[in-house]
Amino acid sequence: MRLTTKGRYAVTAMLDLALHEGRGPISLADISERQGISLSYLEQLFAKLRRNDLVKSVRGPGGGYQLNHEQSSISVAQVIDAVNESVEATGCDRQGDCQSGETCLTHHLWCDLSNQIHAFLNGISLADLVARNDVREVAARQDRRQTGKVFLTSVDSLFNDKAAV
Amino acid sequence: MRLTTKGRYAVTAMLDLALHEGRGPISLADISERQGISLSYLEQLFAKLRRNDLVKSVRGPGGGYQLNHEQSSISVAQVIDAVNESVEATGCDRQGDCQSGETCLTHHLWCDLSNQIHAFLNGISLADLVARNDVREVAARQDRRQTGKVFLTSVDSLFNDKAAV
DNA sequence: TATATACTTGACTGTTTTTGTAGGTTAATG
DNA sequence: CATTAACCTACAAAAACAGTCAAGTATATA
Repeated sequence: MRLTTKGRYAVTAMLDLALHEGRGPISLADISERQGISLSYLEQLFAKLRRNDLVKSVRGPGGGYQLNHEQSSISVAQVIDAVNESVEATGCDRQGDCQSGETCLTHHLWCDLSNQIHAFLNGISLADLVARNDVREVAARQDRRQTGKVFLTSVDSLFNDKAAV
Repeated sequence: MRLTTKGRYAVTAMLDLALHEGRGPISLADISERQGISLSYLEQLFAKLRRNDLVKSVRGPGGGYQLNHEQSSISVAQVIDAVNESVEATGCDRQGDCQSGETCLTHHLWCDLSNQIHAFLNGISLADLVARNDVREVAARQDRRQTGKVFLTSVDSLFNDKAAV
């Protein structure tokens, strides 16, 4: 099992997309700037997200990416899976052939843990995240920082004073 | 976050110790044979387990390792922690300085996930594992395979017929 | 239709982590 | 004092991570 920046970046980028939904395609350059993720790395990640039908792309000037499904039907687990980070705690991918063909002593424990994690991440959708206060505050700060163009869709000026830090 | 063979091996070895408790110290050579983990690797792991007071050692012939606490008061989480595998899903170690000093968009999500995993692994003790049927069956098979010396303490001959695979 | 913009693809690279191995030292037992 | 087993330190192959770079392809707009 591993959860590194790859998976975290993917979820963050998808959430950025969700937060700015409604104003047409969002360019990776915008996401890169707001979330502090290198553009080339985002390109890699979005290639996988698109192959998994989680996003659709629009080419040409003014183009970018958009969610391909409703926010409520894209789970965090799906996003992590899409970029090839499995949240799988067993070493045998649940095959049960962990110890030279046979089941190792702790196999079932790791299966249980995997189920636990999967259930948790499956139960959280982008819509759930967008609705959270902590997320909205961070998003408001990021949008304000973006000089000039301020698109406030899901997040509006509610936090103009608060999140100043 | 990562959970690799290192943490899994540590838990497996500790469980092996728990299953064979009561017959004096268990040598790493025995564990190595039963669990299919290289002796040298076990030495590394047990150095850390000892430094964390989870086991005590006896040197010399007939020596080996023993649990340093009751089975019911050693949790899986403690064992994994001891070998320096943190089950921490955030990239900032909960500091909240994930994005160049400030909190990233998904910080709180990873905090929640960390809590979830920690609660789960903290709630499982070695005693809980020893009591499980799946564990006892695998242990019985492993003990039977060990030619000559058969120490059945927690696990007795209940499974002599069943677990033959 | 030229061209700027944006996405696509694949190769490449330095670093860290993993997963060990090798070799030697110390301590207890018989 | 010879054997057994814990203990300690280095070393190293392989994989994964976290990107970068470069060369393309597609699409709108002027």
